[in-house]
Amino acid sequence: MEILPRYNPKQVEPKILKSWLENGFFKAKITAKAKPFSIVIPPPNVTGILHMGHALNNTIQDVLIRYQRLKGSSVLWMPGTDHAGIATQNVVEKKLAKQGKNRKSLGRDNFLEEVWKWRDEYGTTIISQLEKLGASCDWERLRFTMDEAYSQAVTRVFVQLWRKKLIYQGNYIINWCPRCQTALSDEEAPRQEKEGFLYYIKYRLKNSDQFITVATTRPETMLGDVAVAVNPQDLRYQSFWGKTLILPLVEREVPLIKDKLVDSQFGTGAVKVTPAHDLADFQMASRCKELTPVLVMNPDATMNENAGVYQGMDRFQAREAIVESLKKLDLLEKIEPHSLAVGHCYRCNTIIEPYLSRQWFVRMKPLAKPAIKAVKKGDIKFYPQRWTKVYLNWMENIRDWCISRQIWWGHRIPVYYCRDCRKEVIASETKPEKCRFCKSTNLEQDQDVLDTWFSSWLWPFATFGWPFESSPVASCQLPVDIKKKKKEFEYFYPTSVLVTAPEIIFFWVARMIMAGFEFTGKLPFKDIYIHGTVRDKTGKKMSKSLGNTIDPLEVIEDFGADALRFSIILCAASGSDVYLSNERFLVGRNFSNKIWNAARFILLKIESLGIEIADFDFTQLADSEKWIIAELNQTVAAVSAHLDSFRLNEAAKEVYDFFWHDFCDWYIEIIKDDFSGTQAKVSLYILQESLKLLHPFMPFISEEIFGLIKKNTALTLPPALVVSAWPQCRKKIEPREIETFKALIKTVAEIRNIKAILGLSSRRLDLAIRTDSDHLQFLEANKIWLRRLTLADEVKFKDKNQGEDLTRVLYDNGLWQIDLDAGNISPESFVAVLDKKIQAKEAVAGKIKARLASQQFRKNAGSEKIAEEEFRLKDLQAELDRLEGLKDAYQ
RNA sequence: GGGCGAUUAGCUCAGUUGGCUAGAGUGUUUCCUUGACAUGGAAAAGGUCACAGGUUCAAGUCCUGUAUCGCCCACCA
Repeated sequence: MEILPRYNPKQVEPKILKSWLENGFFKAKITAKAKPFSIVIPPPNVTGILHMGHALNNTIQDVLIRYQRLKGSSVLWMPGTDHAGIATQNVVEKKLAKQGKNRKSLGRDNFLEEVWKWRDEYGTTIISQLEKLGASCDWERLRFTMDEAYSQAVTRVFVQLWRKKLIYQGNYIINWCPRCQTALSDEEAPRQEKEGFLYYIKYRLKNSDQFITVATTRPETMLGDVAVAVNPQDLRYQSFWGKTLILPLVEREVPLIKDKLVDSQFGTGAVKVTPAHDLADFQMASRCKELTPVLVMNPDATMNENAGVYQGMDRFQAREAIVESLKKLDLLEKIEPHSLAVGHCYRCNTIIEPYLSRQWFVRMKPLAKPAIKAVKKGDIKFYPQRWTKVYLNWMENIRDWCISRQIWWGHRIPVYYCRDCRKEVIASETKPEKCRFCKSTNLEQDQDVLDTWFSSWLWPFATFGWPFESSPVASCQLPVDIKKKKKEFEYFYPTSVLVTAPEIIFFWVARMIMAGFEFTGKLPFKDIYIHGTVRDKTGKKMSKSLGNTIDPLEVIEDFGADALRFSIILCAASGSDVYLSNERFLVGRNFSNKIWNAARFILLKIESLGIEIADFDFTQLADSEKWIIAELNQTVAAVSAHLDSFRLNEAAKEVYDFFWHDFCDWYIEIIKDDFSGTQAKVSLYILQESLKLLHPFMPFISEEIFGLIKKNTALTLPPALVVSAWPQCRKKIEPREIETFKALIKTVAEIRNIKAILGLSSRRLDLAIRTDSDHLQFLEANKIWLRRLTLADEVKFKDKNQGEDLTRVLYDNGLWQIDLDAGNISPESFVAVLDKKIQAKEAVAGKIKARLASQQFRKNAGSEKIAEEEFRLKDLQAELDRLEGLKDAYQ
């Protein structure tokens, strides 16, 4: 057998991945006796390429999934991608632009064909990247939000809500990009801080010389003013209440209204109300029924017919012209510099125009009710808990959801109009044949497309093939295996846990909960694990535009997927943000190598000694074996507990510490020079169980080593680690000798350290240890290890009861006596160092003693804690005795 | 403006219901290559757990306030 001393993930990972896929280990099946455990992946955008956020999100899910799989749950991890309306449309438009084409010249159908072509070609990039990461999704179930069946669910939902009168059409201010001629969501119109001006304009009172000054940053919109508003608490304007003002330039009469939205501290405390071009104004105006918005711009942001003499001017030209006119009329009081945050088109950086237009909405209040209740009752739980409040706060103040988008790529709104009589407006899963009123067949479908989230919010059940009842008018063919799908749905839904980022609690998580209740009558998932945001080491969000990204694929290339996974989990404390830098991945890489070499040692040793291992036999264990098994038991319990409560980082750390510091540093070192059959079996057993513990975090290397064990021993093992079983705690084993042995080594190390502190060479320490025959055997067996630690040329062991004095007993704790060549240490300084240590320990011991002496402590702490404290004190006391003994022996 | 979070070793971060003698990784310093691993081993230095009060037998952990930083939400024209 040949195993290289350095782990090479590049050779291992693709091979292992292939074998997992070929064997279908990730396939989900209904297993009657097993507990179902399911997760739906937060579908990445089809345009996506794997970034650290994905890596974190999917590693967490994979850890949970692999853990549950090992624990014997029937596991389903449902993968898929999101059509990501605007993002995808943009990508394709950009591609077309390079070919000198644009979507308008192509027309809707041709353009959509281009998008589909693009998606077929590039849409699986992210999927293969997730595979590389080791994500054990049931890939054969891969779903896409634009799949035929999925689209059917979307349409069904729209029609259902429409029939329940929960969908309506209304006017709303949207972010409009005049260059791209499309509406943008708030996320697509990021605000940028801009230096601008605040213009103070006088509005005259009707039939009076008095005036009110209003402040605005956008004078050109004043042409669309329909009122002036002040705060009802603002008594400065009390005399104007109920009066009418004259809008300058256009000479329109506008009322003065009171609205608590107005901040009396800002500007003059009076604000012009332009409902067609400002969201806040729109909301104010909609509270006063008699105010009708006046639109003053065309979609290309030139002024329209309502702008009078300014018609045809660009909005910024108009601004200048209007300011000039106002100046001439002496209606401009002053201009102040003012910085403000303006939305910019994320694609072309054009300044967004808030624009009044007709959009589709979902009435959210009724949907929110059960979703609020479920979280309040604790049927759905957030981890960490604090997000509960964020969620509830939003849900209780929920506003209607604007679901229409003026783009082409997406689910087209299933609403049909009659071109002839203009009366028919109907939502339908299929195109109606004729108009109900005039019988015309000249029907047309709404041009708009649904918000991407309107399909994503169905993800937890639409991915299962919901709705299972076919629509009486459904035109698309229903899947044949619909019964099977329904069964799977009933088995796996509600899903177990949702793993996602805080940014989309509102967009996605909350809406999925609402959809779950509305359409399936059940909650969509029981637990919600919200992980942190990935940031660079200075705390900035990782983003392409900042150029501070670390490419997970590069990390995989350099260190391996396991190293990436382990490192990222380790620094993702539950729910806190993840700060990353390249060095952080060294932890994972180094650990991979450590695991590799431990396995290498054990396997090569077994081979070279020709030990045949067919099964484990745990009778006749020595103390070192008992000890490591006990440590393993403890680790299994701790890791399970941590994973059960989503403390993945703690779990990972537990495995790391056990494997490295207990198993490698102590156990393997102890047995390495006395590697017999028992040691072989036990070390192999520990290795094998450790691999299971490691597997959720580091699936590739653990699987590879498992394969090596399978190949090189006669053990009967499951086909692969991924489908083996989570370790079970063996009967409790109390190790006896190992702790005293560790204490002995500590003592020796201490002497060596003191020598080093004193500036003496600690390089070599020859020593003799005299002890009773019980311990002697054990020490003899572990002599090499002791020598290695002490770097002594020779360690002599003597039986205490067999006479033969040591020349100089430096230390005697009853168990053993140590004699070493400390002759060159000056007694004063040696004792001084010891005294310092003793003092520190005594202080602590004093504290614990005081605690134990306190009546209150005894009353409140409980017997377990008291025992713990007593044990600690005893431990400390022994330590003190040891140090005192050392001191006495030396003096 | 509202809400939430953070502040612990030089750096990056852990620290579950108060019981801590405050940990890890990394960096620094010292020592260690024939026997799994230098991507390793043995050690050391480095912390009044942001600050000020409070509750408690006991506070990194709970409460109040202050400061600094960060995030989210919101309709400051």
